[in-house]
Formats: sequence, C-alpha cells, structure tokens
Amino acid sequence: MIRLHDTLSRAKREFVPEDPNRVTMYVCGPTVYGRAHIGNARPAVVFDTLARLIRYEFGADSLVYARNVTDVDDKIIAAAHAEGVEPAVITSRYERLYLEDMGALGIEPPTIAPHATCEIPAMIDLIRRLIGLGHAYEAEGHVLFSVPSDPDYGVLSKRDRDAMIAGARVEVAPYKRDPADFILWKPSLDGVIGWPSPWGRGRPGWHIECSAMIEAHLGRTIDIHGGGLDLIFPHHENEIAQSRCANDGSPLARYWVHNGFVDMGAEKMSKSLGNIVTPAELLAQGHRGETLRLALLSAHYRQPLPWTETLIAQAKATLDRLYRNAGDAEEGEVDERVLDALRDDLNTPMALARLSALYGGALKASARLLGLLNHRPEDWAKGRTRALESEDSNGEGGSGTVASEDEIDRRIAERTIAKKNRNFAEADRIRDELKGEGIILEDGPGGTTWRRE
RNA sequence: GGCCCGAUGGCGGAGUGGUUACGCAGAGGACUGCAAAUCCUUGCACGCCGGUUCGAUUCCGGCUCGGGCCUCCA
Repeated sequence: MIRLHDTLSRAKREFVPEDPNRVTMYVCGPTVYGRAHIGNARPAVVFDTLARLIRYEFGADSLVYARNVTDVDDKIIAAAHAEGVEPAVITSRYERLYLEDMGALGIEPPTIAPHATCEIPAMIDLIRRLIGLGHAYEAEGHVLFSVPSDPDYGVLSKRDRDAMIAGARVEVAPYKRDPADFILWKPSLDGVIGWPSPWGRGRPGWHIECSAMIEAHLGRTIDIHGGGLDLIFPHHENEIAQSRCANDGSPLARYWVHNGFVDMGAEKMSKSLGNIVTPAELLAQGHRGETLRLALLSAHYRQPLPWTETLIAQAKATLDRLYRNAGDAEEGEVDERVLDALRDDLNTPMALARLSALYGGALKASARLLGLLNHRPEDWAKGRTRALESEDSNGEGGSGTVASEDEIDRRIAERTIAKKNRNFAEADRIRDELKGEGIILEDGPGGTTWRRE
C-alpha cells in the first residue's frame, strides 16, 4: 500500500488508483527556452522515482505517465526573437538538451510527452466549452476565465478571492471583468507564432495547455498530478478551475503531489534570482549523474533541499560505498524495508538509510527502484561512467593530464616489483604520485586495485 | 498584509510520547611494510516560553527565527 501526501487535503492518504491497471500521472514539464537547472531536475527525479514505485506495485505496464513540453510561451518567443530564429529552433534545441540532462540523472522518459503546439485543437475545444457554459468570455481578442463563475476557486491554494485581490501586485488589464480572471487565449500580432481560432489568430495561455492535454491523453480525472510547490498557485489552481468547470465538476486529479525547492543558501534556486547551477555544469566538472540523483533524493521530496558542495561530496561517498557493497552480484529481490520506506509518501532518505544495510543482489535490486546503481561497480570506481571530460581541461590544480588505464596499470606493475623487493620508498613514491593524479590504490589479497577519486 | 511550510548533533537528514535512525566527517582499535578499503567500538541533538502527561524532541498554545506563494517560476 502506497501512501501519498495530497496537497488538496493536506494529508497523507492511502493511494488507491481509479483503475489499478491504468494508473494515470501528469507532471508539469519544462518550458523549453533555456537549460534546466538542478531545481528543475528535482521534480523530474522525484516523479521518476514515484513512477518506478508505481510500476513495481501495480505492474510494469500499469502506469501512464505524462510529462508535457511547453513549447509556446512568451519567453520562447522572446528568445527566438533575440536569436533571430523561429521558435521551433529554440524549443527543439532545449528540449533535446533537457532530455539529455535528465537522462544523465537516470530519469526514464515518461510514457507520453505531449507538446502544447500539437494540442491546439483540444485547447480551442476546451475554451469553447468554457465559454458555452458561462465560465469564460471574450474581450478584445482575448479569452478569459471568469473566476467569479467558479464558487470553488481557491480550494487548492486555500485562498479566497478577496485575499487574492488584496495581494495582487500586478496591474489589472482593462479587458478583465474581474481582477482575478486569467487568460485562456491571447491574440498574436503579425510575425508572432499563432493559430487560427474562433477568437482570431492567437495562442493559448499557459494554464489551459495542461488542462487540455490531461483531458486529451489521460482523461477527465487523473490519479496523480505533480509539480513543484510554486505551481500550486496560480497554475494548478487554474487548471482545477478550468477542468472542473468544463467537466461537470469532475475533479481534475485525485492526488496532488508537490515537491519542495532546491535552495541556494537560504533562498530557492531560480533563474530569476540568478543563483542557478545546472546538471550540465556539474557533469562537466566530473560529477556523475547518479551522484546528483542521490543528492536530490537525500532529502524528503516535500522538504527544501540546500544545494552545497558537501552535499554532492557526501552523495558521491555514499555511492562509492553502495557500489562496493553491491559487488558483482546478480540483481536479486527488492528489500521489503526499502519498499516500505518508499511506500510511505516516497520517503527516500529512509529508503537510502535502509539501502546501506544491504549487500549484493538485494542492494542492487532495491537501489534500482531509486534509479541508482545502474553501472558496473568497476566502471563506477574507475570513473568510466563520467561524462566525457573535455580533453583540454588540463588546467586544474597542476595535476597534469588524466592518466590512461594502461598507464596506471603499468605504474602499478612497477610498484608491485618495488614492493616485492621491499623497496617501500619507491612503492610509496609511485602511490603518492598516482594519488596526486586522483588515483587511489588499494592493496588487497588479490593484488593492487585502483579507483578514481 | 493574506495564505502556507519549516526549525533535530560538526554537516546532511529521517523518525518517535518513555531505549532511536542512516550517511558523511571525527576519535579509538583490528587489519596493513605504511596506507587505502573493510570490520569493531565510540562521542555529539531535537529553536524559545508555557500547557497536557507519571514522562515530550515527539501532542496543544504562544513567541522568535528562516523560507515559500500571492507576477514568470520545478
């Protein structure tokens, strides 16, 4: 039995899917106009892990996991304009990089990845229905959702309308009937990406995209809707309003799952604050995707996670040990205690703690559930799993170029001879020299082995 | 201002009404030519003030501090 914390009821509830043979999960994916940062990676890792758990519990083919790609948006338009290219150039580039970065973190592609630009008819249809039902109206080429028409508006974020208006920091557009109303469709000027619609040429608002794609691909009511904490308001609140009003009050999602932020210092990591660090940068520094994944899983998904160098170092040290403990064993049975930790609202720190009591096949199988230990232990130890380190990066700490494996083996052989002759000064000299190059030697009963720091 | 969340040892981070993780780092020991790895042992905590209780880090109230959302945002 899986238990999940549901933002709507603010409680941990037993997870009972509508149809255990077709569990539906939708997670808000990237707006592809720039490179993903570690904060963006957190929900991807969290929901990838949840997807693994659901597949384990309900069957490999039981889950339909949709993660959308927002490929029409004002920031994309701005980026395209700045480069003098079509928006599609921007979006295809950053979508590819997003998949690359997430892949490095061991994130499997979702079952489906709907693109906003491919779903325009569904959006237009949904908007038309909302207008017909009196929940939306056209004004000066825009279509707006009428917040006062929805008495339940605010259920997810627990805000009432007065509070929202009181707190509004934005100027209210003159065409809005109510300050809280939000855009479903906006007009596109000539030269700006747009589609024909009953309200003129234009493009969809952000919130309607998700509502339309969920309905088109997963159905009226889905089991799990996920995303970052910052999407609760207004994005998810608006999705709820649109979908419920268009669908006779059917709830959009039965469980709302939100992850906390990755923090830099005391503040959240975000592009607008300019304090971001990207997986791409960290990978280029020689950190490995699994290390970053473990770091992201080291706190419970709802807690804030402070991102620091020591966090990465600790994750690396933990993985080194897990790989040693796993050894070359064949994958075995998933450990029940690890499973129970994950079933309890995806308690990954607890699961990780229990992992460290395991060895061999059980460890390997259990770690796989968390998306870890995907490499051969030897490849991990010898650093073969690193991203291609830029060949010209010999400027680090004067430690010279990275030694080849043949070179290392040759010097170890020299040292073995020195040791045999009890020339320990020479043996230690070779060992220290290799240490300076990031190569750690370990003398065991079967001879000397090595690993990279 | 409104709404929401958090405060645990040197660090990260779970959890619990009474003995408590786990990891990293530290100390001591075993092993080793010396190391490394491994194993054993070990020190260190629950923001402040009240309340409930035989007993509170855990429940309740208040306070302080920090953070988030209210605008794009994972």
